Amino acid sequence: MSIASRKEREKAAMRARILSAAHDIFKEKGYDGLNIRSIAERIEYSPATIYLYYKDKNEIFFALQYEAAAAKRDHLLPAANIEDPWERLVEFGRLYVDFGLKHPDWYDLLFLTRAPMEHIENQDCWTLGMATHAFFVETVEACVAARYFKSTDSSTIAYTLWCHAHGLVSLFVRERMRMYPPEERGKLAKKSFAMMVKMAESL
Amino acid sequence: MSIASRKEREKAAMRARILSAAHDIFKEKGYDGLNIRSIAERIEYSPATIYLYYKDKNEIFFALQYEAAAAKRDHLLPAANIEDPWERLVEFGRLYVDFGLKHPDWYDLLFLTRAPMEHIENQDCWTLGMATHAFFVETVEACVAARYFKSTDSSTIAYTLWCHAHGLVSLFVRERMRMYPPEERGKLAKKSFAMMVKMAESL
DNA sequence: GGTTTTACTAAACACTGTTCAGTAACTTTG
DNA sequence: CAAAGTTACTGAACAGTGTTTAGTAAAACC
Repeated sequence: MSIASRKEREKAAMRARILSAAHDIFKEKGYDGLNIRSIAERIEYSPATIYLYYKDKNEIFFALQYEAAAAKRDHLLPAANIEDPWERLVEFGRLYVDFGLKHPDWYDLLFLTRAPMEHIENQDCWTLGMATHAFFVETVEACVAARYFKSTDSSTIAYTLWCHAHGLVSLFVRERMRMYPPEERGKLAKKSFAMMVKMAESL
Repeated sequence: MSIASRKEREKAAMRARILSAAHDIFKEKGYDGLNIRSIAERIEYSPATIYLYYKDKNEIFFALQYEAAAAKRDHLLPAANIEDPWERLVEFGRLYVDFGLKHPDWYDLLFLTRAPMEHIENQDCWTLGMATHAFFVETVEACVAARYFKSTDSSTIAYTLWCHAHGLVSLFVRERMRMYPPEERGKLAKKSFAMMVKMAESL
């Protein structure tokens, strides 16, 4: 059993090495600059070896997406400690946008990459993302329960707020804000977020 | 001179044939399924010929993006006839979302594709898109002028509304709404749009 | 009618993801 | 401990991208 378990450990270690290399290359050159041969070169193995540990590039993509989801969760975590649901919601939103603007590559990977979405429900990255999303929805529900809004349709409220935050970050990440001068983009994002908070208050 | 002008016409005709083929393939197989060899095959020329009429694939991409921008403008055009600025704004938004949900590929091409954005300001597609965007901003300004909002910060208002609509369509187009059952997604989009209109009324 | 210019293409290059046959090392077995 | 079997790994290839280049045949020019 000892040899078998050692092999298992080695297998896991190799998977980790591959993923770590992929992670580094992704951070350096983005997803477009990430390819099997560059991973192989970095870990000093042949490209074919990668396929002994990952079925295909999509599997590596999903693993990376899991890391992105974890990074996002960690970024949003501080909001969880806030007692008041409304303040928690606002801080959650602020951190969400902040994450997107600070880590456009991670955000892109999570929400904007055209990825094989067919069976993503079975992937760990999806499960993790859903947990974070559930926390957001629960916060909205807590606000509704505490009568912070006139409306009681918590799912539509949550979705609407998400749409705005996601749209905000997306336009930024995919460079569709070129009609505004670069130094104004951040300010506009901040002002728009504040406006959305104001609007939500009278919802 | 006659021969020269005929040649010019033939050159333009060839460019149009290439673009038309690209358009068809794009509609059939999406942007991922669009490649130089498939265009060449369809117009019954060699792949190298394409490069005598378009500098590279990006130039074809920009031309396609122009078509998408034109399709979007045409889709939004009916709103322009509405006199009342608020009603015009609402209809504009409704048609914007409608366009995105009905033509996800076009929308993707316009706002979600990771394209060479460095010099897009010089491209016709950008100019056209900006014209449509200007019409939207002017409508918001008209609403502000007519005191439809308490706030007078028209650019932030316009941007905020755009963020929501864009986020709504983006989540749809890039399949990030899988936590909602398929038949509910359209309904949720409608409800969220209505909620945003309500929120904007009390802005 | 001979020369120059144009329109076009076959073939290649460089780069992707991926597969497969072969090999060398490790593990098991008698 | 040596033979047999299994595992880990790789070189070379395949098929698919965008793109370039040398060469050719037809058209245009003089």
